[in-house]
Amino acid sequence: MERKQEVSKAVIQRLPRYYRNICELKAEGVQRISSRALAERMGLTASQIRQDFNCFGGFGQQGYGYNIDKLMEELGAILGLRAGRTAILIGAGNLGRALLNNFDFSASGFKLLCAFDANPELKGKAFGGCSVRSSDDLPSFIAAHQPDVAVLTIPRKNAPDIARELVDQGIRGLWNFTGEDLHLGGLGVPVENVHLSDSLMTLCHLVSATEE
Amino acid sequence: MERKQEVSKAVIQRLPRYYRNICELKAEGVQRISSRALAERMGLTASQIRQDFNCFGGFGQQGYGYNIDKLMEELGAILGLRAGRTAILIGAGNLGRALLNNFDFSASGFKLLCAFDANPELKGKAFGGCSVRSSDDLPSFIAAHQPDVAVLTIPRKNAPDIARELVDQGIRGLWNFTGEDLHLGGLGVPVENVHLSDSLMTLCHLVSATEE
DNA sequence: ACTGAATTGATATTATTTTAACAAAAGTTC
DNA sequence: GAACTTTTGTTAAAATAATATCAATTCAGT
Repeated sequence: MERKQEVSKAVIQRLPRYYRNICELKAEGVQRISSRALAERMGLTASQIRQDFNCFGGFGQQGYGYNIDKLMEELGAILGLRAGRTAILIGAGNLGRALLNNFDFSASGFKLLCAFDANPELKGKAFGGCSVRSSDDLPSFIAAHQPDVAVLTIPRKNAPDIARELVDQGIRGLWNFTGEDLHLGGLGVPVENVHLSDSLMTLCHLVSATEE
Repeated sequence: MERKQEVSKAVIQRLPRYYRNICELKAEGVQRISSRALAERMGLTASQIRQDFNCFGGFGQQGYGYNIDKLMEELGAILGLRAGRTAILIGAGNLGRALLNNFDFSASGFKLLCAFDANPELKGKAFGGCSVRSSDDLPSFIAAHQPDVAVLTIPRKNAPDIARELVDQGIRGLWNFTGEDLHLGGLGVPVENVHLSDSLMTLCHLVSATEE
């Protein structure tokens, strides 16, 4: 997948939403769609959609539009959803278990191998079809299975140290729920820092703004 | 709080992160900070920070920097965290309960009044200090207490209808976890659509991108 | 009080992102 | 199969956002 110019971050962040909408359209039985129709559905401009898709080489057809199957295939490939990535989850507390029980990792391109927790009471239990192992086994597990990314649902104060260890052991990406902003881009390890509170604060602001 | 020009969405979305970092600095006992030091800490440019803050009228002091207490106060006010907003949660299934048990609503400016669920078995139970009521009581509760926002943790297929009802009854903002993208801006009701999967797909892409 | 260092707020510049415009290509209809 | 419509991919323009610059102001040290 060669690129003339580095694709901007803004475009990358729109890709999951495109993918989601295309999946929905497929589920609805739609076989093709024009940039205009998709724009209307998603609340964007047709221009933006065409330009976004063209960052990766045009996969539409003039006078016809975009074929849903092809679009889904291409977007999935760009997102790397077909790469068979694997993940482990570190910290099976409330938050970790909530993810295990509720979140469909496979829909985002990951197979969740197993979870780890320091609490011996959790050892051997399973949540959402994922079993919990002792943290002691973590290094050997990583060495043996080489998971791509780690989901961090540990207490915040441990985040920097654990993150560093994981990266040293070969983890190549972090989905970080600890509240601590981690930046390991310098090490070539992408991190997605999740802050639900940011979203709610934004909503708080927007609600206040509607009063003016 | 008057604004010469409408503040851009990009700035608004940075505010929660600023607020978070300022809170951390306060907790660390820091009393003042320069735009340069804050920029270094947050991985931004000093210019951007000064310009962002100046959208709301300068609250720094030349030659001194920004006073942490004042900054926290101002950012909190802009975000509306001091407005005493109230929230209700609709749908006390797995996801709803995970939020009730784990998420600190008050840190984002909301007092969570109670939760609602159609399942009679949940009626009267409490999670994270929040009790569950019957969905039948929802209209009268909203009329009586006039909560500002609703947290949607119901099944996706019900989202559009329920959202519409809530708005009709006076709800002024939605924190939407249903997976369905809701757009009620036309009705003057802001919505934050939360899609955890987007974040994980982005990570998947970034991990793939590091291989090239 | 005076000098020098530090820092903001404002303005100017640059870069990025979004939108618009349109020729070229494909589909559709008669 | 010819005329017309639709729609993309591409290029150009406009709008937006980020960065750099610098005068004005404040602080700190002497």
